[in-house]
Amino acid sequence: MSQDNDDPFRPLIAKLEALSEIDERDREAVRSLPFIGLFATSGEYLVRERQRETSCCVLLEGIACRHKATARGDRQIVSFHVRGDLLDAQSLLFSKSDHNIQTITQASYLVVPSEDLKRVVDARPNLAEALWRDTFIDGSIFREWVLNVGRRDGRSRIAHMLCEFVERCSHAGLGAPHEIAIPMTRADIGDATGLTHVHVNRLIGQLVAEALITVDRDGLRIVDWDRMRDTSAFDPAYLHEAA
Amino acid sequence: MSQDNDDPFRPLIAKLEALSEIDERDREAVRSLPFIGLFATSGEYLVRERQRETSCCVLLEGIACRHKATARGDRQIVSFHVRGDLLDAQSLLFSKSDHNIQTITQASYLVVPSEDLKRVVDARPNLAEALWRDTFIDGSIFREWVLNVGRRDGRSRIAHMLCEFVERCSHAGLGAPHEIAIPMTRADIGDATGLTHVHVNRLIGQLVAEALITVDRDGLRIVDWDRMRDTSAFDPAYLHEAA
DNA sequence: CGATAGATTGATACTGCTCAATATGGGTGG
DNA sequence: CCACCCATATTGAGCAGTATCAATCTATCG
Repeated sequence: MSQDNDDPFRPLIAKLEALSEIDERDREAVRSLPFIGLFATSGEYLVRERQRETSCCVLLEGIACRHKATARGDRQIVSFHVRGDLLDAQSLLFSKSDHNIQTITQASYLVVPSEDLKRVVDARPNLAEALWRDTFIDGSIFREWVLNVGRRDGRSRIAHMLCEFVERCSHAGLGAPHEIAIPMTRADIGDATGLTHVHVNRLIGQLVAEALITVDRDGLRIVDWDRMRDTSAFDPAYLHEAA
Repeated sequence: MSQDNDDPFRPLIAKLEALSEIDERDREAVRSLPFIGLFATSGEYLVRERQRETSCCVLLEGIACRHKATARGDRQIVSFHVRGDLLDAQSLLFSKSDHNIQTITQASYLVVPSEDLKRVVDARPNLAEALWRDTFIDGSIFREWVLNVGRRDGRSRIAHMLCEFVERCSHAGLGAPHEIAIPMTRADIGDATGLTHVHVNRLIGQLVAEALITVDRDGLRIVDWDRMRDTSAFDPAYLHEAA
């Protein structure tokens, strides 16, 4: 839980504040929630599809993703998550999960019983509105992913996904703007873009050759944000970040 | 407006009732909303990306879709909508639209000022919860579309999309279960599945040859639901239809 | 130092795209 | 009712982007 031992809900509250007007009583209501703090290794499942869910996770550190799989077993990542994200808020209203949640890196997170969170949300309209907004933004991001996977070629598809990830990390206050390392494997990127890890590797090679990104032990890093943005036609409007 | 002249909100109320517990006062609140009834020809835009939105549309008849486009102009449909669907509920919380809404067929719909709907939603928690659920379901459907477009081959991708559309029509009470005609062009189907209309046409030919679907002047029709479901591994769980 | 996950690279196959023509089925003006 | 128009459907040929399959290489970790 690192520096948040004094207030483990700080990342979530920061996110809620960026979403909507929140007052001190709202913050207090969140802080009063019961929770358990947990660690996960990379690749660990926090939620499985079809599983009955009675709690939500708040991601504190590390990266997680949501994904689904075809009958054949091909994995498709549908979103990435970072510090402050509330995973599976859906469990407030639906008992069964329709997708998996899995860590990409090591992670720490809080587990909050859905019924307690639901009680707080019902009592505090500001929180309800913030979470509803978050649900809409989620939807907007999924729409962009459908477009990305459906209509862009491999190269710009990867570039777009990387831009989004970096932009969201920046917005969440992780590292200097657009300079964070992206600790994903070729397979992760392939599963997020609908490509194979082999092809992803070749395209990453292209992007490195063009000096748009670099690769080091921590993962990928965007080194020419402007050209990455242009080459993938990344426009962050769909993230609805402006509060 | 057809047979709904007495209660134009009936389709919306039916949908809300399927989503959540709604009482007579909730229904009355919806019925009291100001609205304008409009008709649209096929292909007409109801909302454009980046446009400032101050109202929502309730679809009464016909089919509509939401879509986005790449910088190159390739269109990607991200969802279809039928009778009772509330289009762009997002305008309750965000002023600018991040996608387009366009009719696929002729359509009739209601336009309701966002601020009035917002007022009613704020006053009636049941309605707020129903709409939040709807937002979650939207998200779940988008996730399935990311999977569909990202990881299934053309044939099952089309089959899956058709199954979903027919299933949703059935749930909305349109026609006999799974027997409704699907009045989409090859281009519409291509834009929904990330394929070209040429390739869609070839794959549709395959499905017809295999006697899974037929084509007539009204569009496509699924004639062997079980095999369509199996071939596309369509599992409606993600639609969260059970109230 | 072996074990392993992940990265790379090469060769080959195939799905789906592009471009280009032609066919059809309604719908319209006269 | 006819000739024409337009959107859509259909078909063919050739090509491009990605997938597949199979090694090999390279860090990192116990």
